Amino acid sequence: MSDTMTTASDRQDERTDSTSVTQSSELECPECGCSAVYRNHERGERCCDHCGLVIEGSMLDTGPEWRAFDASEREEKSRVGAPVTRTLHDKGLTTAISWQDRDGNGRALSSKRREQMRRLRTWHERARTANNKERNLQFALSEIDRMASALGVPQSIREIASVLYRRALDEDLIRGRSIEGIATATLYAACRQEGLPRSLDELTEVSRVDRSEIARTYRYVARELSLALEPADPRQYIPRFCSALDLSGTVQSKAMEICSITAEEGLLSGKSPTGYAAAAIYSAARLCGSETTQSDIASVAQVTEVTIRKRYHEQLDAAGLTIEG
DNA sequence: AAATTAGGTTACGCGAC
DNA sequence: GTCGCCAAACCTAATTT
Repeated sequence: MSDTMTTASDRQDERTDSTSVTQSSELECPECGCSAVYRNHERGERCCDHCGLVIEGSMLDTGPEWRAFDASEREEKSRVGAPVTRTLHDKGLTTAISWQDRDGNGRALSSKRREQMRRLRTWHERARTANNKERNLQFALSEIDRMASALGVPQSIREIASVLYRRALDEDLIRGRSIEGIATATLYAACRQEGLPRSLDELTEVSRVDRSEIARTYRYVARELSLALEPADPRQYIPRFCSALDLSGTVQSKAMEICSITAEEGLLSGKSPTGYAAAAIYSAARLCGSETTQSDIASVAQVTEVTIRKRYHEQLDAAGLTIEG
């Protein structure tokens, strides 16, 4: 807000994605044991920056959204039943209207009745196809949820993926393509958009469609929905990879630094972000004296050792660094 | 463990048909 | 729309340091 408050922002470049995220150092993620736990006040969640596990998903008030000031108001506003969800559909309770112009006793209907029934059938058919669309959506949303769980993606990103899928459905992008493919592509897009990217390889592991189809469908969806199509920033992978490798925060920020410096030199262009991040982590670990092998990093980042070697030589060269010993 | 090398695979964009 | 082609990045695998 005021100019006097901006002096501490010099080292803020490592987390620039959200203004409402604060680190809570006393917490450890029960899933992966790392300390990269962030509290997100806007979403009412506390989640692990590394694996995306939501540790506290309902810091929100779970009480009623209304207030009652006396007994009669309470009586009036109180209600029961399941909460309304975005996944509400017809629950499989469909109605069928016979095509025969007969009443319940098999007698012919009057002309006025026949006309009425014809109109009813028309509208019923329209409603039913709308339900088909809903069923399609239902299946897609459950798939998104399944894949997101397997990848440890937080709820907030699943919601974004659902919204993207609905938009794709509305704009008729699904026709001629598999529901699975679009669902995977929207999840991939949502992760990238929110700065917690999963690589195509990671998506491929949990999806039922192959890597190239995911990539193709993603490009298609991103183009049609005019999503920002920037390549993932390698720095976004670093916290997750570092945690998986049990590396210290020092190594992590060093890796971030290497990424930033060398990317400015134009070294990143055309290279895989995961490989780039992996190489920066390797260099950082060596510089900080941490024991890590290329093959360990390679398996976490899902790139080969060869790629790491090529990248880290380039990066050290450009940054003017040398590893002693 | 790290480096080197060779050969194969892949996705992409482009023009021709 | 698809066929053929290209160039770059990345992969696998074998071998050496």
